[in-house]
Amino acid sequence: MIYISNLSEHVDQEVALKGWVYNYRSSGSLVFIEMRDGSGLTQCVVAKDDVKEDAWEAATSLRQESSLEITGTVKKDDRSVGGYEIHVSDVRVHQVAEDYPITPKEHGVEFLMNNRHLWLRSQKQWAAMRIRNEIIFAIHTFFQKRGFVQMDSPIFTGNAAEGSTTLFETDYFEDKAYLAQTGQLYGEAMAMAHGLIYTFGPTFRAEKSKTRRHLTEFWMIEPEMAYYDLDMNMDLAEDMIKAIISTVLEKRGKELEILERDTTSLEKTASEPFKRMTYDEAVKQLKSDETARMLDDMAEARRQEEIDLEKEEKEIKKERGSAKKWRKAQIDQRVKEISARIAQIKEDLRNIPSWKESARNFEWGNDLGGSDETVLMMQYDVPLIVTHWPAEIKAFYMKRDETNKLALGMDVLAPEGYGEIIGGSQREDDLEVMKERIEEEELDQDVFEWYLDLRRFGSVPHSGYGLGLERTVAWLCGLSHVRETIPFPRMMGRLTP
RNA sequence: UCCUCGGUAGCUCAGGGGCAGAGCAAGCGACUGUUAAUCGCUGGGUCGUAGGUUCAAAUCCUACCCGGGGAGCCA
Repeated sequence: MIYISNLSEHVDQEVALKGWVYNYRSSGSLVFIEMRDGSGLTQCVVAKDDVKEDAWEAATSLRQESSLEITGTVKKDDRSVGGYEIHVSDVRVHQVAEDYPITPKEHGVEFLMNNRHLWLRSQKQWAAMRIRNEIIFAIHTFFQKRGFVQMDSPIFTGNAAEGSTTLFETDYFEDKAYLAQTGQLYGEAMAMAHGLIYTFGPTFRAEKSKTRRHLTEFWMIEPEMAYYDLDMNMDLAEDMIKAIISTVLEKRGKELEILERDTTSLEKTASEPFKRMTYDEAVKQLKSDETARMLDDMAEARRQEEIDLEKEEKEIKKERGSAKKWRKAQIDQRVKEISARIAQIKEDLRNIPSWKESARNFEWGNDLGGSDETVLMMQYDVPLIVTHWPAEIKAFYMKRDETNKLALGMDVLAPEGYGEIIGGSQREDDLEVMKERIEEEELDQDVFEWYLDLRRFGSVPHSGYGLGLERTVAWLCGLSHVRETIPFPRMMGRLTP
């Protein structure tokens, strides 16, 4: 079978394509069919004089998303999407689709989410899924090349392990079972058997968070490495991210283009060293005059932008009265863009003072809040790794440094506002210390006996981390919400389709 | 859970006390190079739900439901 993605190999040949109508235009005795076949998009031109009568009738009966088979000659033509065009000799319709709900015009989020099963066919969604696939493959390739073994951790767990997050509860033969929020503890056991392992699977969190960065069901990659300390952990995470980005830039340029992704920052991330600092340094920077000044400058820049936009809006609105129809549509579109941007600027201007205050008055010992992360990351265009966190705010299994106050944890923050994409640490490997931590957290030691065995029998320094797949996809694709990074997102208030 | 904005035609939205509107989509027609094609005509409504104020409510008030954005928590 011949696919649209391979048309360049069949120029001037007759081919048969099977697919769907993406968009349809007609002009008297010419019909233009934008056809998609899953591999790409191309334009098919049907001329009334060139085809038999039944083929012409078939061509004119088509509607958006009708399924069809087209025979024709491949021609190089810059007027067509993808650069190639099919001069059609025959059309066979499988099904005429009536009233396809998603038109080429704009739609709201709720409507699109209700039609997610169809929305997946749209260009941008298609491109995002291709990139997701490339990222998944790049992750496997990266680890497999380095001798890591992919192993699976259980999805049902008997206890609410770390105790902190809310878990989904299920009935397990009249017993309670929870859907796993992490495979990490099991990952540690597997690393003691194989040295280098990674898990790649779904994870569930029952938290009622409705934000652009949260799903209740998401995919996580969790490598766990025996004999790795914090520095090796950081190096691995950095190498992995660089490998993923290089692969996507190299192989999915077309998809990034469809998504209108500006790749400057990604290219930097792939080639320049990541920024690394301790929590202590991060706090100092947050409280610095430099940060306060940066926020002032930003507010000033936003105010200026608002003035400029308002001026532009006034001018084009004046022009609208005497404009031709297409120009009117263009102006209306631009006015919409301007008001959306002004709304964003207004929100920023409302937020900046509280961001500034939150950063300035940050107290050592607190976790970095969303705005603190944002403020910190505004100053970098490559990822930032923050290490050595106050032990109290981090999980019980993280190893502490020699002061016993700081946990050897690391958070990797992505630039461009994408936030935390990796959380990890060197793990506590001392049996007695681990027992104390479990007690301090008031966790049930019986449940962790198997986990403590890992410290009883050949304990070694080891480290690992978790990478959020959807956040990574959102970042690389430049998408503003993780709901577009997975085929069927599950989030609060959304279980269908 | 809290803060905030919204729900009007299939879709995107305007209308904010006095006759329910536009663009697109749909149906019919015109057009041999369209690119969200264009042009003409036609059909299309429980104004989220319930209650209240008023001569009169899409519009004002109250409660609830649903959605967007944000906070907390996190990947």
